[in-house]
Amino acid sequence: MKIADLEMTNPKLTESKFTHNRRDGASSMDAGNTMNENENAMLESSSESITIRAYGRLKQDIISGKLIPSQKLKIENLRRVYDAGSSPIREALSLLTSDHLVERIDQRGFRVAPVSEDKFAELLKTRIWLESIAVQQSILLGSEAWEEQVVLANYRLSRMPRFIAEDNTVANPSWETAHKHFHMTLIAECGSSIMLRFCNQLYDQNIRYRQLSAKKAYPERDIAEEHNAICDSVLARDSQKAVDLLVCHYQNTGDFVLKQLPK
Amino acid sequence: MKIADLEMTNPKLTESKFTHNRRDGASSMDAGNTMNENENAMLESSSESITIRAYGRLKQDIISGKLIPSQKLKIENLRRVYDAGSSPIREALSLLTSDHLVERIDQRGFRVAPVSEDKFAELLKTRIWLESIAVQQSILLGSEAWEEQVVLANYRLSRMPRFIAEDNTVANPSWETAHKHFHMTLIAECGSSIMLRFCNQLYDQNIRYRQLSAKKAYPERDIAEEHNAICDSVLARDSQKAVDLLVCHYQNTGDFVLKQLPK
DNA sequence: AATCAAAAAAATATCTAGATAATTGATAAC
DNA sequence: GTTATCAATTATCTAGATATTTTTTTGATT
Repeated sequence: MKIADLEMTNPKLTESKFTHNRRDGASSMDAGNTMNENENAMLESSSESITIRAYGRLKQDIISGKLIPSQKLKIENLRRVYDAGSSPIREALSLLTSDHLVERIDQRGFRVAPVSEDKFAELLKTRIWLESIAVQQSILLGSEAWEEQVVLANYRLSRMPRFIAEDNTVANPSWETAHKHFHMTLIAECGSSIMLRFCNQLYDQNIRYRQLSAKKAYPERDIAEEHNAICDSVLARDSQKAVDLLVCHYQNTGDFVLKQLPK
Repeated sequence: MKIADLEMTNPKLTESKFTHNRRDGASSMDAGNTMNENENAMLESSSESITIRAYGRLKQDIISGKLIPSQKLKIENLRRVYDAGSSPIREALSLLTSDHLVERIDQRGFRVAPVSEDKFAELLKTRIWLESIAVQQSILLGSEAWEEQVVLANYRLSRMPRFIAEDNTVANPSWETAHKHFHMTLIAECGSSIMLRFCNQLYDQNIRYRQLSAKKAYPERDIAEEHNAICDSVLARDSQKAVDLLVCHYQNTGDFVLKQLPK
């Protein structure tokens, strides 16, 4: 009987309000992007909550490798470093749990999600399964506007230098962004936001592995050319070829990362 | 520089400890189950945290439909109903966000994830994509022990009455459990725990839709017979047939749910 | 001395209660 | 109507209290 009290007003009535307000906050950048809800909230720049700020910074620090895999995340320390109380920190960590960048163990706190060769192999395999379906569907259903976005994303990526330093050791963060955007655009019109969420999540997990291994120089593969080929096959709506090229692209990078992964 | 202080001890050293303790808590039921981390934590019955207790109860109430879709979840009310402070409640809600049973909007709180025909159609489509791959892989890789588990799960399910009431209106919760277990067993040896996590999540979301629509009597389909057929094709390692039957099974139920779904 | 277990102490996670900040709803002024 | 202002509600946050886990110490036993 208590449940009924939870809200006095009728949900049906509040819904429109809710939706409306949300749009207000989320601004106009929303179209066609692949961010998740928490990343979205981060755009409400005016006054994002401390929780969301901490979430964003923690996420960045985990993906970039600043926070070491398996490292214990003690609330007290995080409070100091990210300048927040324990509630926002815990909440941010809880949210990161969904992204599988943080592990939570009841009564024993949080730690950075551990990495392993096995986990990476599984990640790669699963990404390939999901993105293969997603790109096939996009090719099947994608609009002309989508084709243009693919071309654009590939163009922008191609103009971006892969590394900042001369010796190919320091990755260019803008390249990372553009690269993710290209790959997400490829699958953007697969017709399932759930699928996009999953792929987005797996992509981020993959970046982390790449960062962890990318201390040494990168291979001589012409990655830009691989992107062009993928782009072409997508525009030609050649589903089979696109999948093959994409799988190959991921598999190659994956093999390289696996070799470099510290044991 | 601050980051380096986060932990004094070397992560490498703490890891084994961490893993060890976790196993202690997680008990022996772990083998081959498909629960997620939070569900797992719930098994540590001795002294689960208030957060995890609230998480479990909220999850149940959302899946079962006691908490209405789109309903605003006000912390103050939840505190009273679930008898906890605001921090545990918020944390539980944050965890439910990962399961996509709760939506979070920064500075505006939480609400029960909304439902819609479109969302359901997307859910169904995505489940079919993922489970098709997963069952194929299981058939490819599954051990003999797995075959036996499939048989067992199907047998147990078959002995379970679908409804409690005579008029087929009240679903049997044990049937729900057994049904989920059967379907999760089918894909259990797909070789990707990530995939299992996704499917588990989507399955739970699907139950919610089923609960929301199941107020009226169920169709006369012989669901047990469908399960038998799926089971047989899996044991025969007939991948194509298994996928076809599974897709049909889901599609049929889906169509029915969609028809019943209140607008 | 080395090993183990129990007990105590320290560290840490979790939780509560109340303070602060943001949003929402109502009212007034244009 | 529409916008501005204020009050009420609600979300978020902080600080400190409590509970749990981890580490250290102690003491008994071989």
